[in-house]
Amino acid sequence: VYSKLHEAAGGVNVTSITSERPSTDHSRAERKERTRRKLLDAALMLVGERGFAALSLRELAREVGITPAAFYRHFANLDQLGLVLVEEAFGALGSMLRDARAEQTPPEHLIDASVDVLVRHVDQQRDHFRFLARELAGGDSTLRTSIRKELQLFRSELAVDLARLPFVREWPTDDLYVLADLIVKTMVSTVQDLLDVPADKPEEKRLVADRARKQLTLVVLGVPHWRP
Amino acid sequence: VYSKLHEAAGGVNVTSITSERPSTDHSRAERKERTRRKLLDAALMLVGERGFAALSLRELAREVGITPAAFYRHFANLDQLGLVLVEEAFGALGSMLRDARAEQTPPEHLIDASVDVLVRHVDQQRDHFRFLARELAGGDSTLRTSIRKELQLFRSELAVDLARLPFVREWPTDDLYVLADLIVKTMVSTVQDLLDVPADKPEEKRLVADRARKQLTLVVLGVPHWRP
DNA sequence: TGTACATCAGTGAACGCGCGTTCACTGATGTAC
DNA sequence: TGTACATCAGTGAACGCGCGTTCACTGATGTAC
Repeated sequence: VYSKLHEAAGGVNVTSITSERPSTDHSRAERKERTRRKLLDAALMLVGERGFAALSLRELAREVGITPAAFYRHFANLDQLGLVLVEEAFGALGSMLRDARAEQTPPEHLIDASVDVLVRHVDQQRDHFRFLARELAGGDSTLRTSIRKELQLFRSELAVDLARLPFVREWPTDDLYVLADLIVKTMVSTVQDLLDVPADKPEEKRLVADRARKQLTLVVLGVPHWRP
Repeated sequence: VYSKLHEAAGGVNVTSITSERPSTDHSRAERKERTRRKLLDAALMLVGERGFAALSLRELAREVGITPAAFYRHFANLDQLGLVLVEEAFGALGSMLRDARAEQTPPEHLIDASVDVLVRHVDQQRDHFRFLARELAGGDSTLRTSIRKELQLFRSELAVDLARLPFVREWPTDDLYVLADLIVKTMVSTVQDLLDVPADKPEEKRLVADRARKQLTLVVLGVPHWRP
């Protein structure tokens, strides 16, 4: 049955490609890399719908169009593939942060700019974010801890950024972290809300973004009156 | 192997009980109810560790000490049992809300009282809350939607309560919901933080509670300055 | 350039395993007289 | 109170299925001469 699938989907194509265009995917290494990518992409898709624990090796191989045994040419087991997914998803998070900082936004537009960056990245890397959001709460303990650690790192960097702002500048470090944590909590919840919005309802997505902006504003309004 | 388990665990007990004390669990209906409870309790425990999707009927039956087939005397399938778990967990949530309202706290102590109630209930009904927290993000879509609906109900009730407080009294309904949503987000995140604290580290739990109190205070401090 | 050998991504068959579900059954509890 | 029959929670065997993993293999790509 695998050979049939292969004929129908990949096999014929491969033959025709190699004979007709002698260019890009000629090399064995390139072909291997392409299969690896397909495995990661398919896993990300399947996992988003049902959680990593419910992913099966055979199902994944079927999706990609290879034999179950061929999977082992790329990963030692499913857990290893899971860890690679986490790394890639963190890459997505990192690029979001870089974006947010690169823009050199004046303090009065920080909230709008941050929410914009958030919405844009969740749109662009939906599968990665959905994976992180799911496994943060529901995943096995290895996945969960590594995601949580990365979030703490995020919180620390945010704290450093916050320390430059008026009022907050004079706060003790502990309170700074409390504020950073509240903002991260709000952001994470907003990501989860965004992921729940069906793709065909952009107006609902706008509502979620609006709400996030208002909530962050409310938090910021409290800042000057802390420890009165 | 089942018969051995049964002899070792339940079977012998049952015999001795029925012969020695002729009281409580004599009746067939009571015995059935006890098994049903055991199924629900064992499921709640197993699910907390690995997620509902990873729960298997045979594993559950093994844990409870009955034959896999006997499961069907109590539930049509695992999904039905899942829905009952959701109902029970919402019961836990409801009792928390009732507690919170029954206390008739003066406004200036509302935050402390609410966080206390939250911490206490997460302690007492840890398994239920863990189940809800897990399946809220990671569960199958039936579980997820029903949990989410219940949270929205919670948010609405909170909005009604908030509408009685100074400053907030004059807010438009939309903004009221934004505030209620922010508070619920913070509470849900705090529950997740509390569930991550190992049972043998009460001092860490205190830190999480402190942080929640401060964060809610920060939000409330912003309230009088909204739409300035 | 052409040939002979090495590499290795992917194949397909096989394995043992735990799963959900069905079925006829058993024997203690419950009920009618 | 004692007996005969009904109920039904739990049994244990059986089924077909998808799973992860292993293995010897194939044949196209890559390399050395």
